[in-house]
Amino acid sequence: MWQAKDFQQKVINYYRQHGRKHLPWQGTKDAYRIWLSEIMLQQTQVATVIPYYQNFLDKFPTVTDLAEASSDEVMHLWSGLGYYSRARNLHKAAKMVAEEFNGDFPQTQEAIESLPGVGRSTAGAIAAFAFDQPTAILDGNVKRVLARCYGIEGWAGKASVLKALWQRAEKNTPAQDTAQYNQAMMDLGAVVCTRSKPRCDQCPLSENCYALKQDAIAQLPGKKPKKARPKRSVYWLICLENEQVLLQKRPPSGIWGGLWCFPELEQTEQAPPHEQKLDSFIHKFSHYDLEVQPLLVKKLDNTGIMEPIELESFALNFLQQKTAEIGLPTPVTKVLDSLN
DNA sequence: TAACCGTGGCG
DNA sequence: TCGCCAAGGTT
Repeated sequence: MWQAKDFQQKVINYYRQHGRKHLPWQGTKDAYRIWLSEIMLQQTQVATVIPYYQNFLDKFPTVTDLAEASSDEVMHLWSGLGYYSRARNLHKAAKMVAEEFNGDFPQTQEAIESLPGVGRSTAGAIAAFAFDQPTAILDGNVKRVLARCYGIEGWAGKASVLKALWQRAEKNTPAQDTAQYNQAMMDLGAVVCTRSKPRCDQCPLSENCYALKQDAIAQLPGKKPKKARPKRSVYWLICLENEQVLLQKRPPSGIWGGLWCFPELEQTEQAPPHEQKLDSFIHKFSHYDLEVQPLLVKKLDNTGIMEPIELESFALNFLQQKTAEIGLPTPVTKVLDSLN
């Protein structure tokens, strides 16, 4: 079992020799930029985030710019990145920073964690990277490294396992060079201690790793118990008129909250009146499959089928490639593209 | 506690 | 091709 001090030294030394130091959000102490990167990186890989991060900063260079933006603008720049509650919370939090914190990003872990969308680990990361505080993080990378190195068994979704991981994370996090240490742990998990086929020959902790010693790498960390994925089937009503298409803003909570979609109906045996069936497809979410049957329809207000749906309609001039500044889910964008 | 919330890459 | 899951947080 590693002593915390030796562990820290090995990890920081690894960072100085092999760590990532030139990611777009590194080399700045701007808490806004660090916060933005941490939110975008939640459950999302680095390569996916980079172009979104650049676009977002070009449009909103400061937290005040973000606070003053419309929600459609914000959702537009987030379109395709997924987990859209992150964008809604980001916008809400920017307004909080502007109003309640007078534009100055909060500097204590507790105050940072009070922002919507910022949990314990993200707050720890921001406090360490932006303000050099000795705060611990516990993302998927750190969990994997600690679970293997110390033989912490079970799925991290279980409270007892999560508690043990946090205790170990707190114990191992140094009071000095915390930012380097935190970055090093994420680099180790992302580059060396990968989920499958870890590069143990490159790992500074391999001489004292529980999983390696016990030949239990595949068993650590514990996996989430898997369950059956339900399937939901819907119609998407595509109403074209004068080179425009009718879209509808989805409610703020639930899937694709705050984004614009085609009017949607649960599939029934009898399809609503339509001109033409387009190719159906299945969009796979992490927790269910969505079968979509797009239907070209005439005017919606004459058919009666739109009765339950509030016609907060919006015309998108897609035929001229003039995409409006609104948020669109990826499969909606694909259907729109296919119409051209 | 467990379900919910997106998308893309990888083995 | 398909299951898995990634710099998690909220309800």
